[in-house]
Amino acid sequence: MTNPTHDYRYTSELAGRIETAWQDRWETDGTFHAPNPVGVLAPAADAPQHNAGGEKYFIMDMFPYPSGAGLHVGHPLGYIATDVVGRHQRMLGKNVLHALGYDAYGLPAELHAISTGEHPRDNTLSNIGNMRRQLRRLGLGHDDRRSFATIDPEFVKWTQWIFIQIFNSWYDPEANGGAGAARPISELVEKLGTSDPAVIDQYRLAYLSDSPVNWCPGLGTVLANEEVTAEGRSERGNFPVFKRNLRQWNMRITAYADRLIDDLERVDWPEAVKSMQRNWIGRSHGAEVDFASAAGDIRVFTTRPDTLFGATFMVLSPEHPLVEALTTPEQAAAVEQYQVAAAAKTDLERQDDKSKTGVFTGSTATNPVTGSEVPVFIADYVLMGYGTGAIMAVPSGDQRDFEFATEYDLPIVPTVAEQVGQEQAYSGDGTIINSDNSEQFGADGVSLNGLTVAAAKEAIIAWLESRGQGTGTTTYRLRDWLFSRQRYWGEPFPIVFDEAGNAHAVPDHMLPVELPEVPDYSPRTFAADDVTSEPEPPLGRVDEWVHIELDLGDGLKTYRRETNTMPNWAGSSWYEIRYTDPNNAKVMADPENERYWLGPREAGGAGGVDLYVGGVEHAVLHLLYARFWHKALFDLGHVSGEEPFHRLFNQGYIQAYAFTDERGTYVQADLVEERDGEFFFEGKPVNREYGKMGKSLKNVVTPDDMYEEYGADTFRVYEMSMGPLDVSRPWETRAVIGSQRFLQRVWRLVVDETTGENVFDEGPASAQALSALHQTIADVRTEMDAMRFNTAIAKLIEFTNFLTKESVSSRDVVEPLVLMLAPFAPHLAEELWQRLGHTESLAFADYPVSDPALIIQDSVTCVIQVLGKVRGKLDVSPGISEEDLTALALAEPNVVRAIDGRDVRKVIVKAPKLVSIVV
RNA sequence: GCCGAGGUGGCGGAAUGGUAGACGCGAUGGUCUCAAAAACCAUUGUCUGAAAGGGCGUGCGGGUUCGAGUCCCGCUCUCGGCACCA
Repeated sequence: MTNPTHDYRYTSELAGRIETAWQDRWETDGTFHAPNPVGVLAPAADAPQHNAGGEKYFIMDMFPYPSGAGLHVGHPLGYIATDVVGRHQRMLGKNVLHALGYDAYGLPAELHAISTGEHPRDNTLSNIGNMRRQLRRLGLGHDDRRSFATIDPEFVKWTQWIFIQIFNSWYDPEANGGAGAARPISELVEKLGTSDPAVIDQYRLAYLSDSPVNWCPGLGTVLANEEVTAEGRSERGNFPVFKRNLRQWNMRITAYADRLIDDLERVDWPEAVKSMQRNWIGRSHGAEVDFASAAGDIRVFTTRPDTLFGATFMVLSPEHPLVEALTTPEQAAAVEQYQVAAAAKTDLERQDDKSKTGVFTGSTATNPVTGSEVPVFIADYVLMGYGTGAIMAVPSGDQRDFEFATEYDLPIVPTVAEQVGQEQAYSGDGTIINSDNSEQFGADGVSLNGLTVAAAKEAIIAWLESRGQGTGTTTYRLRDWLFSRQRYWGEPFPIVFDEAGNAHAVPDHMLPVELPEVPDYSPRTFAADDVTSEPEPPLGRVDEWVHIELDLGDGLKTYRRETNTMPNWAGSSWYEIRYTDPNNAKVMADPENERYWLGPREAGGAGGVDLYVGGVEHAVLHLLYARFWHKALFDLGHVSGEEPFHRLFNQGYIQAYAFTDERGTYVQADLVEERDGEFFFEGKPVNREYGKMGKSLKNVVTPDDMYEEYGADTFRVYEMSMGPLDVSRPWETRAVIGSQRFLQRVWRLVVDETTGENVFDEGPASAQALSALHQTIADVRTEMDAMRFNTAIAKLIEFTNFLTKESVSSRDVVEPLVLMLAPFAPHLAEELWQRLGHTESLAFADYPVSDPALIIQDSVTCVIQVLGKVRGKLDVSPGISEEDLTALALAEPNVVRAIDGRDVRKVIVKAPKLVSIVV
């Protein structure tokens, strides 16, 4: 294998030696240690200061779950990108905080524990070890002192502490000048003059409630709304999910709905993610209106109060509490039958069947604006979980109501002129008609006729409010965050119950509450479709752990521990804070460190991590939860900013082809051959699919494969040069060679492949080479600043190709090239930097600066267009006058031919680059 | 249905309204070699032409402009999210 004439050739083997050596040195030297303002991570006066005085730059990856399957080449894409950004920012003089922790609670380790009996902690720690090894070999510039896992007792302690802060607070809508804020529960106790848990507990931001929850028998646990797909199945495992009334912990995230929407304006996030969050929170403005009935007022929610005159019937959800009172004896049998049928349907079935069915209750209610009696129906297209569970039906303005009215032959009254004559509802803007009740109400009446929809809404809400029959209001789709799980492998709640069943926080000094050892890790699981099953957490089986004697201030008493555990979103809801002060045993993070790294940079700013990179799949789950916790902690004075992540960037995914044979079985993808657009495995044709990389698809390529074959630097350069970071794209192993060739060319500018001698020269670079260099620096800086690493690398390749072709290897041009290459291929760059005579790491070297004075352009290509088509090109001096350029252009032979003797009507000159001739 | 992103060579992808296809892969030819690999050099959107050149070309149809991948209008397809949300 080794070619004696090429001992110093930049092969994967040599790259590997260089890479591991530098990784060791970086670790020994603590090169990437980011200095904190205070505490144990503040550097001693005589230690390296590492840009401590520079502007801070806090960069984060969405931290990984340490899977037992190991990494494939898609996983590190984001980590490489953030490392490139971090190294670049460091060379710009910034104090860069970049570390990687592990989101280590999670289902796979628990499932592994259930099937093997291995403790999930042991399995998780060994997976973390494996992942650390794979990632270390990539040469990421992380501050290893700041790495942690969410299962570390020290981390769990603060996760539980935060839970207690939330448990011990309530949302005061009056606080903060009416904007609302979390406040200590003690203030509420004082305000209400009672400490009765029956009163107080229902105000807490973390509270227990008996409410319909998503029960997933297949997983043996309940799930948050965000963890259930639109199809009514669990996002994890794709098991059916049923609605059950169960007593569970919730987080009052709905109190923050407005702030979570409004503050999206204050962060620099992709529009797609912002819109997903807005969508999920689903704020809609409208009115609540009361319709009088024999059973009392029926309150409806509508976003179109302007169409009230067109409300010709009402529909209640089958589960609505007033249904029983409204149902007349004659209708009782039909109503009950319909209710039973609706209850038997799953949410999915109810959504699937879009035909409009319903049953008349036998009663009517009074339309408050027309005074007329309208029939009240029940129908399953009205959901109890949204608005008030009852609607006023306006068939002229709402397509669903229109369909129902058509089905049951109910009157359709247009209230917007544009609907007249249409065979369907009209929900757009227009001119209001048929909306005047001054005849019935005389001087107290109102007329909306002639108004626009928006004006009519305002007018009718004012009228309703003046009569006490309605009020302008806002509703949200967002539900409170269901926070308990019936799992073993999660943070225990720091909560105990007294004999009366009231919840108490465990005192701080007893944190963390650690998981007990259990004989059996599994929750009781059930057949996936067993609707009647009940959740049963594994911790409930450990009697000696559950029952505990404590003195909570009123003497030693017996308490019962909460046996649910937290969802695995808990740790990731605050980990950004812990990175700023990971070893602090006294507080979650020293306020000075927290403020330095995460606080607002300017007055009125929301603060947060400077750059957060991760996949778009967390758009509403993790990112919504983390924002909520951060805001709650802000309200309570524990953090200095209102948003955790200032700038968010969603990287694309690396995807891969997979191949199936005629039986539909996956075949080893790397053994498939392509001939004329057809694919063959062992001579037989196979089908190509495009999608994920995965073991079962037999198309996995691992970073280890790449280290082995090309080295980490080549792998890094390839991943960064494949395309824009935010776009998904297919992996192609055979294209990696291009990146290796590039690095080999750079290597050869400095090192003789045969002798290993340095070949760069100390002579001055030519003006032409300097010009190319400074043009490249200017271009690369622009691309780096915009995170367009693929084009930055293209510029570096172009420059390298220029140097190779012109045989230029003067130190003056090679050094800046090495520095610009350093963020992408740090090991190679360090090695060359050392060969260029530097003893210090280039991690803190100044990034090259372009000197425009050195960029010479002695000639420019001028394009000559005739009628918009390129007909000729000229090499001209950049300073050429418009007159001279025009004359030259008009004399160019091919241009003369294209003009073909026609009159020149107009000449547009953009000297020196363009002349456009119109004939 | 609503919201968001996108459609450019054989492939991944470049292009402040001003030379479409930078850079890379692959392919073809060459140098070196006994040979091969590697490396290096050249060519590589497509049709036409000996060449010079010319025609066509950025999902489709219109428009604005001296000039459109880029701006405007209308459609279409792909991907992602939400969805009987009143």
